[in-house]
Amino acid sequence: MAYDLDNIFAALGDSTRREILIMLLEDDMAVTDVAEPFDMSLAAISKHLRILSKSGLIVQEKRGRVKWCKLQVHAMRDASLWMESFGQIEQMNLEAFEKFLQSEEILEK
Amino acid sequence: MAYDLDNIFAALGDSTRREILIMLLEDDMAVTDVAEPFDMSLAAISKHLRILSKSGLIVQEKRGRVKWCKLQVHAMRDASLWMESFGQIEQMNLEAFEKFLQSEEILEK
DNA sequence: TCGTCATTCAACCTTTTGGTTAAATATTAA
DNA sequence: TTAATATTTAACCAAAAGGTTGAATGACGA
Repeated sequence: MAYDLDNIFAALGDSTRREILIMLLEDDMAVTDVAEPFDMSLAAISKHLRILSKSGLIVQEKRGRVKWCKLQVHAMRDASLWMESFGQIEQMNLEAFEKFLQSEEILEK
Repeated sequence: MAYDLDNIFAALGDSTRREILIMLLEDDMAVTDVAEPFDMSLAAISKHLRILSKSGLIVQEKRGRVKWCKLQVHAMRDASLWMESFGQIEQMNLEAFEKFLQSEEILEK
């Protein structure tokens, strides 16, 4: 599955959404609990979650009346790899980096 | 120098701007030359370049009547590191990764 | 000095974004 | 069955994004 860089980067371009992702790093959460720390309506958070879902950075699964939000760490890979082709990693031995990723079982060999 | 993740990710959330960055990876370019491959007015490209400048992903330097655009690869580091706290790299040995970056002289020791 | 080239600015337009509130929908508990 | 809980939808709003065209600015070359 190819993730859409437009949607991923745009989703990450909002600090509320980045904070939500950090919260979800801890554990899966219900929508109401995600909204709790924010000074913002539930509807607004619901929209943010929709954007995060569309980008693939989270998935939402409904169990009963509760919709659980789950971080999808692998969705960040495409964007992360895109960035790695720039920046600090641009200057380094990309082959060595790929080997390193493989050794960490990040990339298939 | 702390880069603003909002601005960086938002800047990256547009494919025109990402393409511009890729072009600049090759070499520094004048505004007119950046605009050439795009089916878009020069004014529009000028705006995109302004957004990229504001995010720190490029710098623009005027020499004579030509304004040169130069990629700032290090500006991507903050965003890249943020992402690395997630995703594939979350699961891997971060210490090893840092050592790897150091060995590539990417990070100061 | 005059025309041309490189770039931006200004005014404008449409669509998207990020928020609101109030009503609607589903599910559960009493 | 009824009330409460969890979440989304709908209608709305202001501001920002991404584009246009045409005029303005500034530097260069003849």
